[in-house]
Amino acid sequence: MEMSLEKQLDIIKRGAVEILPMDELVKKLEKSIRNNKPLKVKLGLDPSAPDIHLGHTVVLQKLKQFQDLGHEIILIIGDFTGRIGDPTGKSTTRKQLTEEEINKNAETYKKQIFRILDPKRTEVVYNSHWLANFKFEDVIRLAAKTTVARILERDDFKKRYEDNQPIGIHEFFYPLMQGYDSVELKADIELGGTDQKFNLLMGRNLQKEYGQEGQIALMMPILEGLDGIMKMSKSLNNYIGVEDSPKEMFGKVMSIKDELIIRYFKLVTQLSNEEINIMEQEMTRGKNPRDYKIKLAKTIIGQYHNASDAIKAEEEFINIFSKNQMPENIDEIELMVDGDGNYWVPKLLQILGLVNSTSDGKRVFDQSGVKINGEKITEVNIKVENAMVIQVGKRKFAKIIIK
RNA sequence: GGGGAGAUUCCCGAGAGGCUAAAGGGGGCAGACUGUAAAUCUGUUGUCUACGACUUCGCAGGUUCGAAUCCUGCUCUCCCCA
Repeated sequence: MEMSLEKQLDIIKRGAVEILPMDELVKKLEKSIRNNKPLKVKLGLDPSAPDIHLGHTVVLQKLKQFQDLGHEIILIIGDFTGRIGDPTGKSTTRKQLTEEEINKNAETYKKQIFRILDPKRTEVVYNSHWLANFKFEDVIRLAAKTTVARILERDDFKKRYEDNQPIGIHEFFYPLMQGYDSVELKADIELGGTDQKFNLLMGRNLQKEYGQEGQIALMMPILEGLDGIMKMSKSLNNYIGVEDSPKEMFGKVMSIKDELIIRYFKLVTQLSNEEINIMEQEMTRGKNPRDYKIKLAKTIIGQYHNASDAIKAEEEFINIFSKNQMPENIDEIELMVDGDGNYWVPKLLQILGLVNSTSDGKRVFDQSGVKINGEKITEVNIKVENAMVIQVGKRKFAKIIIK
C-alpha cells in the first residue's frame, strides 16, 4: 500500500496551489513510511449548505488521493459552528440550525461525499463533541493564543474592515474553533481552498501552542462557477451539484465559458495532464471548443452517474438546442380546467409554474418567448387541450394534463 | 460617554417635494445570431382582475393638494474623539 516518497509527493502536489511548509510534509511522509503509520488528513465541512457541488469536489478529489495512498481521512462536520450561525457579510445573520437539521444535513453530506470517498475508510466526527463542552475559561484561554492584529490579517476580515462592513466579535472565534479541531485530532495535514489559508495556518499555530507538531496546510484552487468569475456556490446559483441530474449537468457544463474548459478538466476530472494538454493545443489550433465541452460534460456525468446517462444527456441536448426539438420527458402538470378552458397566457404560465408572476409571463409573451407544441404563439388567449406542451424560452417545458 | 456619516428595487449605486415604478452598471429572463445554455448584439427586468389600478426607497408616525425626498421617534451600520 505504501508508495515511495517520490511517488506520494507527485500525487499530493498535483493541482495544489500551495503546501506549507513543504519540507515538513516531506519529513512527515518519511516518518510515515518508516513507521508504517498513516498520516491524519483533515477536512472541515460546514453543515449549513448540504449540497455538494463541483467546487467542493476539488478538495475531495485530493482527499481521495490521500485515501488511496493509505492515509487516514477525517472529515469534521462543523455542527457546533453551524449551530451558532456565521453571519458573513451584511446584516443577514445566518439562521441557526437545530440539531435535527444538522443531523439531516450531515447525512446528506455523507451520502454525497461517499460518491467520491471510500466510506469504509473515512472517519466522520462532529466538532460539537469537544467544542460544546468548552467553559468560558477555556474560551478565554484559547482566545489568548492570538491577537486582533493577527486575526485581521485574514483576507475577508481585512476587506470587510476596510470597507466599513460590520464584523461580529464572535466571528473572530471561527478560525480559533476550526484551528482547535486540529489540536483535538492531532491532524498532520489539513486541506482547504486557498480561501482557507488563514484558518489552516491558525490550526498549525494552535497545535504548536498546545505542544503538538504543527499540521501541514495544503491548499487547492477555488473553482469558478458557471459565470466564470465568482467562485462556485449555491447561493450564487452558479454551481453544478453532484446530485444534479445528467440532463442538468450536461446543460450546465455547456453553459460555462469556453475559457474555463481546461481549468475544469484539471480540477474536477481525473484525466491526466498529458490528455488535457493535448486538448488545449487542439483548441488553440482552432478546433471547436464545443466538442471539448461535450467531452467534459460526459466525463463529469460519468463520474457521478454513468456512461450511458452521459450519452443520453448528450442526445437530448443536441435535440433541444441544436435541432430545436422537444425533450423526451416533459414534466406533466395537472390542470383543473374551469368552464370553456380558455386561458390568458400569462396567467396560464404562472399557474404552470413556468414563470414567477403574470407580469413576468406577459413580458415573456410580449417577447415571443412562448411556444405551444413547438409553435410560437401570437394570440394571448388560448384554449387548453389535453397533452398540450407549453414552452417558455428554450428550456422550460410543461405538458398539461386536464383533470 | 461625545461628535459626525449612512440605510434606495435581486446586488452595487444615482436621486434631495410633483416630470420617479425610481438613472447607470451587474445579475436574471427573452429574442437574434451561432459551432454551444460560449461569445456577440437587441429587448426586458415591482405586482395585479393590465391602454388602468395597487404596493415599493430601514421601521413607526407627522407636515403637505402631493414625500424615496421635509419633520419626530425608533432600529441597525460605519467613522472620529475619549
